[in-house]
Amino acid sequence: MTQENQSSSSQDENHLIVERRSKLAALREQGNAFPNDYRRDSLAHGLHEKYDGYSKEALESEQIVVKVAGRMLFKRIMGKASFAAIQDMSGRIQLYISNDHTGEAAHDAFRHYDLGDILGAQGVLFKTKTNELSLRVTQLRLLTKSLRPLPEKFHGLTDQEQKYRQRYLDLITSEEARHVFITRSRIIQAIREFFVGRNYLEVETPMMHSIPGGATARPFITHHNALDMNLYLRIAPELYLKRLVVGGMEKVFEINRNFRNEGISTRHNPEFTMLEFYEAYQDHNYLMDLTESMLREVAVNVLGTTRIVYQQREMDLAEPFSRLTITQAILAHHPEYSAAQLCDRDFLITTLQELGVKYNPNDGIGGLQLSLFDETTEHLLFAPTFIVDYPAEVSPLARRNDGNPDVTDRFELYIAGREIANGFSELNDPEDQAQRFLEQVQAKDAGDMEAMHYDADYIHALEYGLPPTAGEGIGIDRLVMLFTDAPSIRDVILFPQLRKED
RNA sequence: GGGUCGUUAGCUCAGCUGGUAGAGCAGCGGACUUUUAAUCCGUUGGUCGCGAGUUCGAAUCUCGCACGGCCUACCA
Repeated sequence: MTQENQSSSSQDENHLIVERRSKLAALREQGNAFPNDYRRDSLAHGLHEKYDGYSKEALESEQIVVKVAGRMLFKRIMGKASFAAIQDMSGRIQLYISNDHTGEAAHDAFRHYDLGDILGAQGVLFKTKTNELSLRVTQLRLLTKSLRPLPEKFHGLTDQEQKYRQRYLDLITSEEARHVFITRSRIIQAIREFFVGRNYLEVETPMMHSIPGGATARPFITHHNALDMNLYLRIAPELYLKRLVVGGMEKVFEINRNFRNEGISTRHNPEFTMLEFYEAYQDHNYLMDLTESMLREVAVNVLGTTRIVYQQREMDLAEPFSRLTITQAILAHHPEYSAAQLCDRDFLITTLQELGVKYNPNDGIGGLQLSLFDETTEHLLFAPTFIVDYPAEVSPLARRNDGNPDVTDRFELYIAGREIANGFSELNDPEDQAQRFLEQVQAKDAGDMEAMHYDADYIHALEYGLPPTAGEGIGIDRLVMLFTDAPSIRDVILFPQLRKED
């Protein structure tokens, strides 16, 4: 502990903490105040699952002895007997402590235990008057003294900032918070099983890149002392995963963090979790089918249904996802425009100016259409929708369409008005890729902070031959938001990035 | 970055047009052997986010700063 920490921790001591410290001091005098020799044999949820259906009489006749442990969350003393509840990783179980069964000395000690203390209890299962499964405690031990008072037991934490900064308190007091992060874990598990079950290989590629690539975004910069060189935290694993496909890992995926040095919002955290997967000898159409299957399978695995309610609106992932081009999507939601107008460069520029949208004056028709789509239509795509035929000028890593070289074999998936996935048939022509990198470098030189670098090593790899390949990225945090009905990305990230406290 | 709302006891919150800072929970003491936000009696606890200003007097009005929520912009 640093000097700074010591002084700050003594400053926020209050009488509640002082009281608990003196109880801890008394415990130390009695022996080891932090024992680690207690072993439980049951979890709360398992006990409820097994014995909630038992009658009072059946439980009494069986005399089931169990050992549980957990954090005490409420305590009601009624003279010579008391009730308490402890919470473990699975749920809660109620304890009944009495002079008769637990003993007078243990019950007297219990009177001085505090909410938040970690207890170990052995006893016999029984049902109370109101039919709640409880433990008639015969042995009770204080395993860890809690020095700080918990948030108020009924309301819990309401301050969003405190929920984010002290997530452990949020997890102790909020069933919903626990549910979100358990669901998150299950989603990732289900995705992993989906790909492993299809013979994909899970890999980990570098988080520190000498050239940031695979996406258009501003990177974080760090420095390696021994090498005396700057490194970038990765903005995407894409170029490394495709090197692996060159190396013969024909079905490969990675679930890991990306870092982008950009804005923070309810939909953006500087570090976020991305799934990327690549499969040789497949194309973007295959990816769209695979994505639909995966989302359905994950939903059924995790939620038990394909029906999703997000912010009071409902969708069913079982219904086929629509597939629209950028202009089809605009026209579907904005009948005031005509197909001819959307192909008229002057009309597009005038409209974007009227809407006050920033656009790149060097963009072709496709880029301008995309700007109009982002402004007018993206947020309206609630039910899952694939937008297809992205212009080549904004897709420097995607394969050109055979019929129209101005667009690529690329799609983005929108759900609940947000981009969830981005996939395409990969550009495996090394000479075209080199040319696209050069265009990115020109854009970078012209001031585009997000434009890509020229990655000669990647071109070198492509020159050995990348088989025809399809690849996709899915934003896991946004997917979790959708599945847990979370309005903010911070609600699905355990420790979201916040400004440092004073 | 811009807009907007917020910051009062450990926690949840009141505190009106400026006049000695309050409640519930938690804590401490007491009563109570099946409680369900247990109940009943008594009681401790405050740099009102920080700093200026106006005023006889500021939690309250004004300005600045810090941190956060939400909206918005860039982005996934």
